[in-house]
Amino acid sequence: MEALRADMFEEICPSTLLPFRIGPDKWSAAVLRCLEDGPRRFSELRVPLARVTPKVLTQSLRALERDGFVRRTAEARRVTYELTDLGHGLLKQLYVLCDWSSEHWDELLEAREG
Amino acid sequence: MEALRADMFEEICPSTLLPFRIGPDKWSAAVLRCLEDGPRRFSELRVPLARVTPKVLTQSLRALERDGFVRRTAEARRVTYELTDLGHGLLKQLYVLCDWSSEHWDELLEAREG
DNA sequence: CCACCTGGTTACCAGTTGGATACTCTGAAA
DNA sequence: TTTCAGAGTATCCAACTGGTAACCAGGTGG
Repeated sequence: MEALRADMFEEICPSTLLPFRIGPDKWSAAVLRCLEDGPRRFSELRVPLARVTPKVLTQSLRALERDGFVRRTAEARRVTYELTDLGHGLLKQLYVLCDWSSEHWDELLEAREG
Repeated sequence: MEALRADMFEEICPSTLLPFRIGPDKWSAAVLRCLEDGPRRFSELRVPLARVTPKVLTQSLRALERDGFVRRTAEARRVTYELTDLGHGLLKQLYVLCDWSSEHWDELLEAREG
């Protein structure tokens, strides 16, 4: 993924139109993407995921951890999250779906609007 | 898909463990699979999807139709549903995900249990 | 000692999804 | 004429999900 920006996943984010969900809950896919380029701290994740409240972000991270996609490491005054191999694999599948979606974006959009 | 059997998607159906959802709602993936081999009537779909109530099945079909994955055809005393090209494409993506999942089934299962 | 930062937690609430159950309408069949 | 099959609707309700807002505990810098 390109660099993490503030509030990358706004209301109008086109991903909300895609006909699938990856991971256990609403924000899983976004979290996976934010972890793509290496470990991140909780507070780092809050920047791109600005409209996810801490409670919901925690829930999402815990679910991803439970399912083996993310590893949580706590060392004094520092908690980091990173993708496991399985998590990287899942993220890859997300990109497969995104590729297909962008190939068929016109049809997908037309069906929704028409 | 193999032939449609009665109640193919029971409670213990392993698909409920897969970390993704394809299509607009809970039963979309199952409906797509049931339509894979050609058009089906409403009552035909109710056989493999025995534990989906008619209301919910209708909802699912309407959503799939709205999104352009399924085409509904009503000719006197006969309503048939069939996949559009887009629907076939989406189903193919489902199989991609299933392939990946079965490759990593052990890891997926272990994470859930451990 | 006090404020502050990190990484959360708690309690509460609203919206959405899906399920149970019963009912309906239409046109053919007997 | 009643009945039946097909294709749904109509209500109601419980569970689940996600969101708001507020709070907190432990370490750090001044």
